[in-house]
Amino acid sequence: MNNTVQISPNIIYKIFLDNYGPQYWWPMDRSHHKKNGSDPRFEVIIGAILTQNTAWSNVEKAIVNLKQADMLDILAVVNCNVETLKQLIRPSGFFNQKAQRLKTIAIHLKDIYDSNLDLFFNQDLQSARKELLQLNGIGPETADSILLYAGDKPIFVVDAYTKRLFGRLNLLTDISYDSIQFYVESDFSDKFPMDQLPQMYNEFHALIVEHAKRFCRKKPNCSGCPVFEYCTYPNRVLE
DNA sequence: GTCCAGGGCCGTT
DNA sequence: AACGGCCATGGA
Repeated sequence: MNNTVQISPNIIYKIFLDNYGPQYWWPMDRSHHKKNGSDPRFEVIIGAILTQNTAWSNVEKAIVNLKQADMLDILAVVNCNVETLKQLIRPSGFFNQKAQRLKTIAIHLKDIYDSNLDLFFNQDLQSARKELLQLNGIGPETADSILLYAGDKPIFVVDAYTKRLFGRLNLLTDISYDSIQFYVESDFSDKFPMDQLPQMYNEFHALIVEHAKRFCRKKPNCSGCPVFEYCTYPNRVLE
């Protein structure tokens, strides 16, 4: 009966990449950081916090405001008035809490690492993760986004889209964050070399977002979905 | 007008 | 442990 390929994360990755192409999320020029105190990795950290439950188009407006105010810098965030910060990031929504969250992580990086992100990222991965999770306003997805997209670490980021997708594909009984992350990382680290994992997790997460926007919406739009044949979601619709 | 976005915290069960 | 309310703006 079951003559199809057993679906698994690395197969989904290949299907999505073939269908959607590379997504180019947070493409950083890593060649010239920490020149004049400004580090592009901190911009990614800011983006990871501002995009919490928020459309990226709104985050971009806030980032532009911060850049024009010369605020994409740890010390600048530490030293600025929090009310000023709120106004700059207002377009990204939840600006009261997010302004405080930016303050919190900036102060932490200054106090513990003297604003040197190399010191932060060049430590044991799980230690860095736990440290981020201690900070108020940094949950698992934000922490992992920082480690992957800013720190180039081999960590797969799980978000609401990922849970929805894996739930509908019925790949796991347990849909919790840690469960999905372990499932994907086990599969990928078994199939691909370690030094390629950061780039692949980066791409996979972005591809899942693209897939969820095109097809696997809350109200699904399954016509043309490249993983339709693997899907067990009872309410899938072909319009 | 309604829905929802690249979550996380906090209070209640 | 699990769940619901809350936070806020802007585009579809």
